[in-house]
Amino acid sequence: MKKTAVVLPMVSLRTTPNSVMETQERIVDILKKNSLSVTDSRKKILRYFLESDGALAHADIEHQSGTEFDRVTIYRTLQTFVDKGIIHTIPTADNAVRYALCKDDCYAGHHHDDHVHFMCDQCGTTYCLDHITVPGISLPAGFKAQQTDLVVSGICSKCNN
Amino acid sequence: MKKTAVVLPMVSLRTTPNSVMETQERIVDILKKNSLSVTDSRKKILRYFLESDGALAHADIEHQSGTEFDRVTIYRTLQTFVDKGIIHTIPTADNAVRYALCKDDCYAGHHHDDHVHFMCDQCGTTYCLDHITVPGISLPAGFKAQQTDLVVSGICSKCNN
DNA sequence: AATATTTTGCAACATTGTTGCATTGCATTA
DNA sequence: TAATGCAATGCAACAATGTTGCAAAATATT
Ligand SMILES: [Mn+2]
Ligand SMILES: [Mn+2]
Ligand SMILES: [Zn+2]
Ligand SMILES: [Zn+2]
Repeated sequence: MKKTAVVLPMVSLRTTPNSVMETQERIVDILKKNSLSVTDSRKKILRYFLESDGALAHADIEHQSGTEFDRVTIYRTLQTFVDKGIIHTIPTADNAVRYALCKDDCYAGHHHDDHVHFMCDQCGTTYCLDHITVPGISLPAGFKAQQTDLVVSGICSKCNN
Repeated sequence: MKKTAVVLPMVSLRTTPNSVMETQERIVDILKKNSLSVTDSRKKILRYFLESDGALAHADIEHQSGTEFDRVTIYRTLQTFVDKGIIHTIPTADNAVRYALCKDDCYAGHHHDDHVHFMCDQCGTTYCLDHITVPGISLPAGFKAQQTDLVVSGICSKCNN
């Protein structure tokens, strides 16, 4: 139950109006819009997310980056991105938390990741099904829902042949 | 997969027909019905689940049991129970997998835990909402669902005053 | 009771995550 | 652009979690 609640004004994340930005520019853009100083580690880690179609676990980033930066830096960077609403976590039952980019309407302290996630049992890829929203669940009396996480597992379209 | 066909409707693991069994008897009963040898560790760990109203994490069991048995034994026992369909895992976003008793229609290799789970943000208790089933989710073309995990978090009825 | 089979404890190791602190790098202002 | 203040990083040390092989102990079977 450790939750850093930094409240900042709502800012948009992934897209910038009126231009097709280069990835590198978009990366810097996202960091600056979230009042984060632009460092090598943050740029690299954010790039991994932008260039990946699936979610990433800490270990994925650690393996991809090799010795480029410290493990601790990855942990701290991921936490910072979550706090700012740049990425969100995806619950799993396999002790490997995954992270994925948030959509525009997420901001510091307030995530809007009410979409369905899909984990492929075969290739292991975790997808954000951004356009499939989580249905409302009617709970027993006295229970108050704060957030709903829905993860479907099975075979993804790439593996399904 | 030899499952003894229980005729009575919806018999749960916690009760046995035609008698009010002592907990100890019920524990031995469950183990034997799953072709598991009856050992001290298994009896104790199963008892924790029977006497708990919420789900348990590995650490919960480790702390409760003290030095009674080895950590490794707990890991192996939990895995055995999952394999046999006695307990099921509950996915979380905090890297602390929890386990809860399965209902009767779970057996080795085939879980039927298609019910909603609830995690209280305040007291940390994880509930199985056995009577609330997970709604079907229509996926994009090519995706095939195998299992759906739905976890609601918020405030539970005990904490909600 | 003797034997065959499983389970357990232990040790050793691997992976994952956290914290404090000195050093480095970034951003701001002069 | 250079100086300065603050934030981020690397490193070390540690804690927590999870895995494996193997000998000893417990359980089930005969
Ligand atoms: Mn997502
Ligand atoms: Mn359950
Ligand atoms: Zn796949
Ligand atoms: Zn509660």
